[in-house]
Amino acid sequence: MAEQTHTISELSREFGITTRTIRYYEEKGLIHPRREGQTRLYSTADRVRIKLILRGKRIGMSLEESVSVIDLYDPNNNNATQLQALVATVQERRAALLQQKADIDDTLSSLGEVEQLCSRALQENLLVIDSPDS
Amino acid sequence: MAEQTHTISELSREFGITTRTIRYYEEKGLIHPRREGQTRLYSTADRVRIKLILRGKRIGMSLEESVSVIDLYDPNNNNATQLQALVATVQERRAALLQQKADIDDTLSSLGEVEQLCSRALQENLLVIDSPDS
DNA sequence: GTTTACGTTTACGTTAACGTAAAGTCGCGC
DNA sequence: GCGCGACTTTACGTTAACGTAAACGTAAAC
Repeated sequence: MAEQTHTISELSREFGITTRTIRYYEEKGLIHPRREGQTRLYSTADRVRIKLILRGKRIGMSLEESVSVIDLYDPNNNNATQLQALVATVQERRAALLQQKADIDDTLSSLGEVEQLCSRALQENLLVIDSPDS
Repeated sequence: MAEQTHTISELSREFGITTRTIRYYEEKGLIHPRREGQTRLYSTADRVRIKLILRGKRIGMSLEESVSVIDLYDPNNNNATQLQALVATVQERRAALLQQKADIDDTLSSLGEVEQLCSRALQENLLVIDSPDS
């Protein structure tokens, strides 16, 4: 059962990003694909990391921040002394994310108000201005 | 009842940003403070706009995106023809924000798992390794 | 009067996250 | 052999969002 691999163009198509972007992520140490001669071969683990990076980007994280979050899953950091620090980091992240959710909810409710204003204005315009036979 | 105004350093302190940043926002047309001679005087409306810009930043919006959202409230865009487009814009924004919330929730649950792993590992270490009298 | 604090303009510098162009390699189909 | 498509490296370019430094005005404090 050989691990499934992907080429760079496959991934670029799947995620809607350029190959340049993927190579850039490698350059920055975010992923470490195997090599078959020159060519890069991406494992599903690599694929997941890219997916997580993109998810991080969508919520406004820098690449660096994304990696730092992703690396929290990594069982390397299990040297007991660091575990406490890790827990603290998790707490900070969580707080930031909750703040973000609140910000988003605020923005959403603002959008709701805007929409109400719009629909009312449209109603009035339809009633007052728009006479279809003019 | 004179409108309350603020100096640039007041705002920079209040929001934890530099004066450079505030002037940059003006340079980019995001705010338009009054002038008293040379000196800028910020109305509470300016203050609110800055607040909204920073909120946008926290959820990963560019300055341009933030303004475009903020300007949705602006009753200038009420020229009836644009209202439909405005409603569409609002819908897109909403969709993006909901996606963001989902991304955040995913990240939060990941953090939850990490935390569980940590606390279990800490438990075991306490039981097995840490003997206080060694 | 001069130092201190706050304001101003002008302008060059910096970082992240890629874009883009040039030039080369490698296997496949004809 | 030859072009084609997909891969590679190298390297310079670009944009947003400020940082930073220089050089100056002004008003209060000492």
